Order: sequence, then C-alpha cells, then structure tokens
Amino acid sequence: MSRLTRDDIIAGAGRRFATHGYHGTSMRDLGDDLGILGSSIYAHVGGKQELLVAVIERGAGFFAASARRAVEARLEASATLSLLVSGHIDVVLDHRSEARTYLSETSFLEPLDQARVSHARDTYEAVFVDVIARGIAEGVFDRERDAKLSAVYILSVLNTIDRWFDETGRFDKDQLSEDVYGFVTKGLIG
Amino acid sequence: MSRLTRDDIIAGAGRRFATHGYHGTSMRDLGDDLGILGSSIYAHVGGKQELLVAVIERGAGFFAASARRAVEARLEASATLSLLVSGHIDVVLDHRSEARTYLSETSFLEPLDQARVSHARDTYEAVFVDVIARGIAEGVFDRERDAKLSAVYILSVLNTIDRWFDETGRFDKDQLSEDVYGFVTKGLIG
DNA sequence: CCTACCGATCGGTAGG
DNA sequence: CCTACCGATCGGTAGG
Repeated sequence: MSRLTRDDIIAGAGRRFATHGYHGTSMRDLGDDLGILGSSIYAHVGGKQELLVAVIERGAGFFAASARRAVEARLEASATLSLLVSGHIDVVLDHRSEARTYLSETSFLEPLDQARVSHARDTYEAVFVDVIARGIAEGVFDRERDAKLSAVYILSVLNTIDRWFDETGRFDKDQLSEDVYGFVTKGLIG
Repeated sequence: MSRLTRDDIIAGAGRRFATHGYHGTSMRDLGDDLGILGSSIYAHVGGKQELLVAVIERGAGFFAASARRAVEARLEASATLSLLVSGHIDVVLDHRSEARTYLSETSFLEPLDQARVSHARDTYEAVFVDVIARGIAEGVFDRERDAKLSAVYILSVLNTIDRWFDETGRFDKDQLSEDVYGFVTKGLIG
C-alpha cells in the first residue's frame, strides 16, 4: 500500500462517476474506494469538479486517438468506417469508466469545459459523417442515406455497447465489431 | 395559480430528473420549479425516492402500451417492427421527461423497484426480439442476423433520439421514423 | 401549502 | 495523508 498518485485518484473518480454519477458520488465515497479520507483527496486535486474534468478529458482523448488512427490509415471509406467502429468499441470496453463518464456526465461540467468537450465530440462525429459521405459519393453506400443521420445512428449503437456487452460471454470483441459493422452496413434484410 | 396536484409534482420531478439527474435534483430545486417550497412537496408525496418511482413507472407504462398496440395490430413481422419503431419514437419525443428518466435514472431506484423495472424492460425488449426472429424465420430478414443483438442495436438507436432530434427542424417525426426503419432494415449499403 | 425547524451529509480548508 | 473542523445544503418532520 504505497501512496496514491494523481492518476490513481482520477481513475477512482472515473469508476465512481461511471457507476453512481457525478452528483451521486461524494468525496468521502471516493476516499473510501481509494482507502483514504475524503479530505485527503484535496492533497492531489483542487476539487470534485476538477476530477470530473480530468476523467472526461481522458475519455475524449481515447476517442480522438481512435479517430486519428482510423483516418491516418488512409483506406477506402468502408474500411475506414470499419476501423472507426472497432476503435470505438475498443475505447468503450477497454476504458469503460472514462468513456461512460464522458458519454453521460458531460452536462455536469461547467459551461466552458462543457463547450470544449462538446466541440471535441462534434469533431469526432464529423469523422464518421465524412467517411460515410465519402462512401456515398463513391457509390459503396446508398445515395438515399443521409450521412449525418447515419453517423448519429451508428454512434448511438456504439455508445450503448458498454451497457450490455459481457466480454466473458460467447462473443468476443472482434466478433462484436464485425457484427455491428454488418448490421449498420447491411441492416436486418442483409 | 390554483393548487398543484400529485400529477403536477410528478411531472415537475420528471422534468428535473431528466435534465439534472436524480442526485442532481434537490427537493428545494423541485419546489422552485413548481412555485412552492421544497418542504411543501411532502404534502403530496412520501419522499424523493417515491417521486423517482412514479416518474419511471410512467415512462415504463408508455413503452409497454406502445408495444401492446404494435403486437395487437397482428401484422407481418416487418410491419410490426415498423410500428414498434414509430411507437418508440412517439414515446421518447412526446414524453421526453418520463422516457429519459426511465432510461437514465433506473439504477438509482431501490433494489426491489429496480428489479421490477428491469423486468419490464426485458419484456419490452423481448417484443422486439420476437418480431425480428419471426422476420428471420419468414425469410424477410437475413438469416445471418442474430435477433437479440439486432434488437439491442435498434433500441440503442431509438433510445438516443431524444438527445439530438429537434422537432422544429427540417425533419418531422414521421420522416424520422421512416428513416430509422430504412436504416435498420437496409443499412448504409441499401 | 407555509413556518420553523432537525440531524446528517456535503464540498472544502488550516495545520500538521 | 490525517486531525479537526466549517458553513452550506440536504431530505425530511411537526404543527398549523
């Protein structure tokens, strides 16, 4: 039991915020999880709101990095979308706490932080919109589909995966990615 | 300004819970919204947790009623799914507060209430699974698709609609329903 | 539905 | 990171 680092505190805060919500978490709850007193947390961070910012910033960073990797692979539209899907799934499953807090607690940030995070989210979404629009332009995706709406639908599916997917179940992450990609490209009819 | 009813209090609680979360709402906040004191709310309801139960129960009821209507129409699988989609969209847009609280705050219910609501949610989801399985069996949907996974994907899309859809925008609710149904059945490729 | 409260808990600080 | 606090706010109650 050595001393905790600032990163440990942020990780602990992420776990609590993801499961109990920002307002459902007290500094004493958080201290209990970490094996210290609530008041001791102030030796590491300025306050509760600063913890929320740090957790959400981490979450946003993972998604941004995934989008960057997908785009920099410079593949055709459908392959890029496939990378975006599997990358997003990796983030929500490998960084559950940060991703869930980013997705669910952003409205509890102070206005300036919230605006910055919203902008990051728009930028990320735009990567999906652009690749879908490219696919439509190239004729691989249906010209009847709207790129923006389709991106929102796909992100809705991806952002909910951590809520139901059990990694110890019959499917693994790769099978899930493939199934999601198959669903969003071919639909129920196939 | 006549006296408030119990229903008024529950409606007000729904609005607050949907936007600020259960733990982000104080009885005084709620009183302010309703034009009375926080302590006056106890003349109408037993407590804050009872309000959460009442709001979520309403939300669950709207979804159950929609599923019942879709099933009782006794149409073929694809038409039933279309009714489920448009019915779900009606619920999340016409009863935003109750639907959002039901979808986001259920984990803050006490164990017994939470179990009951989870069961209701499973029952609702099973209606989607069954109609998709029927469509697969009849050959209208792809035999490669898993009914359960597909239902979860579709519900993910539907449950997020209230977060981004602007009814005053270029699309109306019917166009949205049709687009969502087109997306989940035909996918990006069409 | 208000007045006037209550004990518990909250985020946070001074000093070590 | 703990001790020892602080003022503010919380859910809730008695009595009218």
